[in-house]
Amino acid sequence: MSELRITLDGSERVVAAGTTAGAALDADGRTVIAARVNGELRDLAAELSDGDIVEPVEIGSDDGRAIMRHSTAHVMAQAVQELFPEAKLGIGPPVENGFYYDFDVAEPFTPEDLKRIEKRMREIVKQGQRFSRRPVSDDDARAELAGEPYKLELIGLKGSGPVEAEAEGANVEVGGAELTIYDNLDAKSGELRWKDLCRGPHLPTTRVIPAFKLMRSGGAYWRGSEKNPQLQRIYGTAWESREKQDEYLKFLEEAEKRDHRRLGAELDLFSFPPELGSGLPVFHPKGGIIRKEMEDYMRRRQQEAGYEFVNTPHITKSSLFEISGHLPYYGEDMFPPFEVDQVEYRVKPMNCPMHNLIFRARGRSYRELPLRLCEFGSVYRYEKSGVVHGLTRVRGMTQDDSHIYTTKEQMGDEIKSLLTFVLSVLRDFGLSEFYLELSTKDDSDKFIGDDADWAEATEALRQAAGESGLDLVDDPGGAAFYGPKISVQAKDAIGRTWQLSTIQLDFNQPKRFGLEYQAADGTRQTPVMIHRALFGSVERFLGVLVEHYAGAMPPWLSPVQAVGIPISDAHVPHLEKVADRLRERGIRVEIDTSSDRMQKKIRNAQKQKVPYMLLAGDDDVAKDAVSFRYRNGEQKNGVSIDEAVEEIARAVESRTQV
RNA sequence: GCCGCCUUAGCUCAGUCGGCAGAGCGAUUCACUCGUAAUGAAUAGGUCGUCGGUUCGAUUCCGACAGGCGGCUCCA
Repeated sequence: MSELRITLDGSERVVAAGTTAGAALDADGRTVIAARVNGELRDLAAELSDGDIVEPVEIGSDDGRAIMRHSTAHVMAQAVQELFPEAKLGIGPPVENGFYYDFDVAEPFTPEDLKRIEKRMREIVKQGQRFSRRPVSDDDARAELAGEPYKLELIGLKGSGPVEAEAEGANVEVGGAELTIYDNLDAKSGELRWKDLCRGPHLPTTRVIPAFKLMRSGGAYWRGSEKNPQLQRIYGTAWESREKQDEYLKFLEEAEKRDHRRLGAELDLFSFPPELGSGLPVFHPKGGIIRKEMEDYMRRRQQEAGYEFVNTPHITKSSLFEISGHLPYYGEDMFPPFEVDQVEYRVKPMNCPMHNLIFRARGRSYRELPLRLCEFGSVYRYEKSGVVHGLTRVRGMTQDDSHIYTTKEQMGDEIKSLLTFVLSVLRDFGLSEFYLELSTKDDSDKFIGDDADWAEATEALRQAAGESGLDLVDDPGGAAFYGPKISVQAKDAIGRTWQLSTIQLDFNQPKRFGLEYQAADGTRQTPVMIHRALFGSVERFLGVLVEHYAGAMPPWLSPVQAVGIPISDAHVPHLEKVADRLRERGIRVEIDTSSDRMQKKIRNAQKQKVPYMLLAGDDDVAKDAVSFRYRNGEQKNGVSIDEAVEEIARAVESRTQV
């Protein structure tokens, strides 16, 4: 056949046989860098077949970026092998915002190495080497890649089941129907410069990479398992334009400025004294006030929603966790046991077993259900030393924990109203964008209980999630050992998502504890148990709020809500008067009577991110007024004291941000 | 837990190619009393993370441990 009929832009066209996707699309190779042929991503150099539907892939699209980043990963691997010939290749996929490549090297990369690699990469990019695709048989691939043990392993994986599940990213190497090798060819001579086992597609040439930067390196287990050898991973970022990259780098800077660990120290909120041990925070008075506001709010909301408040101890005989089933499945995440009076004790990692004992303390009627027990429960978990991170991953934390006991019939409605409740709470804290994640069981043996219960519980959660109208993302294998869960993921002010609230269903513990209630028909039934924490943990949520607000908390959560700044000492009594009025309304107000100059006091208050600065000088005293300075630098002068008090009190009561 | 890096005054960091250390901010005191992001001066403050080794001598070199940071794995 000398002609092909293809579909371009929805209309049919006839082209000569041997026409490439790039030619058909009239692609410039810089903005349109690949093609989608019959729904599959292909190189521009791919030859078309009769009946193909061809669409352009632009470098700035999600697919285009991924291809460009993947190609950049190749350039990095080439640079690494040129500079470190003994380096063996792992995998090198595109990831969100960039790419990485894993290498087996004798010595980990130093920051200087990264600079050298990046420099070499820029040379390769400038040379405009061509990415050239070449199908190979398994045997040929094995022969060609005899010096790359990890690639050989990937060839062996191909066709032996779901590669994606085996190792995230491995499918970009061997995910296709046939094995292919991409050769990097010299722009002028066409000589082979480098090659890599890869399914592609790739950019036409290295010159098309508009902007990239190596970010950091670190250890990473081969194929994601700690049983495997550790490779050295280099992360890089790459973008379709210089501007987009700068934007991204600026975003990273912004994220760094919001780091709650740094703000926590600057704003004197909390610290992690090494004397206590890793992952054990203390809250200073200013952080303590934020916690108290959060907890007061949560207590009120729970009281209104029909919760009952309970209290339980921090330690217990180990046998409690044998009943609950924690020890065999969760024991490694608990602090080790200690002995008292020849009995083994444990610090609790979860509150649920104790709440079960409260349920069981007397006979229960169906009339009491749903029974909602709640507690700010302190739990301690032995987190591996490498994972402890600020307030978001600690070893001692406070859960705003609740266990709700319902009948099976009530379960669905209870979950739905819980979801509504959660979102309303999170919105009051100023978060507004959410999605849900449904974590389910897979066939790993870390899950207890029978499959029918799991299926029923999972279905109940899925249905409630569906009715919420929020996006639902599946997380197979992510469930707790005793049951499936929905977690609420919230987006913060700069678009990062945080896992907050969790709602977990549990058919197992009620059985293990022998929990029962008497039903209307006189029979004894086992209740369903719902675990739920809305903040996740008070500590993590506080950390998230600090990052979300960049430390500039809304007035109701601000440790100091207003600072009085006298123009000179003579104006202090006037401000005292204003402060008294504010205190009557429950406002946390301080007066800066230090010997600093007024300008310095403003600077200090600004750095502490106090929402309201109240200045007073002769003019204000004369008019019985104050002058506002807000966090954004704006001012409002000569405000009457009544109005000033009203403005601040209203902002606090309405929980608005200013 | 694994890989790498880091730990010097309350904080941020200089510095010592091995001879017991310095700045800025902060704190304290004094002077200044000022209208919207840093007034000036003086003073105090460190057994250089801990323990061990090498050495005439270690904050500096080596090792172990602790804590932190970046990854991996894991999670509220």
